[in-house]
Amino acid sequence: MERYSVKLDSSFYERDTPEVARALLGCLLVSRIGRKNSLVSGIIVETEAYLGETDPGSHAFRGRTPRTDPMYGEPGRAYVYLIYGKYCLLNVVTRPVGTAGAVLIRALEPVEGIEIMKERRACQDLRDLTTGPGKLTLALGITLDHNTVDLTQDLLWVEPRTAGEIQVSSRIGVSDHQALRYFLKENRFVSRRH
DNA sequence: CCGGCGATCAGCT
DNA sequence: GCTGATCGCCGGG
Repeated sequence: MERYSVKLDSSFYERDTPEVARALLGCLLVSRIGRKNSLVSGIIVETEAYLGETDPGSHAFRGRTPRTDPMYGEPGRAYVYLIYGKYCLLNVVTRPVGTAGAVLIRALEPVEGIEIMKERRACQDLRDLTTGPGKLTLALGITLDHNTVDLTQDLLWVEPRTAGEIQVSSRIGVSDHQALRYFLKENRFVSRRH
């Protein structure tokens, strides 16, 4: 698995959450979960920023609990949680230790390991493999076991890339009007148009 | 293409 | 006991 790769480091993730959410667009999310010799990866095309305790849309709004503890931890780690009893959602932790913040990864454009993704998703349609936060975790093999995994190490990581034009909207399933959702303009793997 | 609905369970009240 | 940062299936236009 000695592929040449530069990984985003903890200083990238330590910044303010909306800044990290924007900067992650265009970057490559790579997983070697469950595979020793093959990688599964995709370009991040859609993210959402979840701020700290002042953000009603954030789990941290109700303070620090066993579940939200990772959001207060080291930047550059994963915060993975279960939603609707079924789907694992992947966030990357932002901001310095002791301050809550996380970016939800909402959609990817598949790049490597497409056959593995099709197997894991039990789905042949490329367009449907990773176009949602619960879909992409399945495609990459991410489960609750990967909560707090260090994204600067070699199980699950992000490689820097530059992005095209970015569009902004309110967050999916959050009923405030804060513009904290970011996605690549005219990318067909974004989960929703608006 | 789009809207409605049920599944399923950890975390919090 | 209630709820959700979702998804897939089903039916109608």
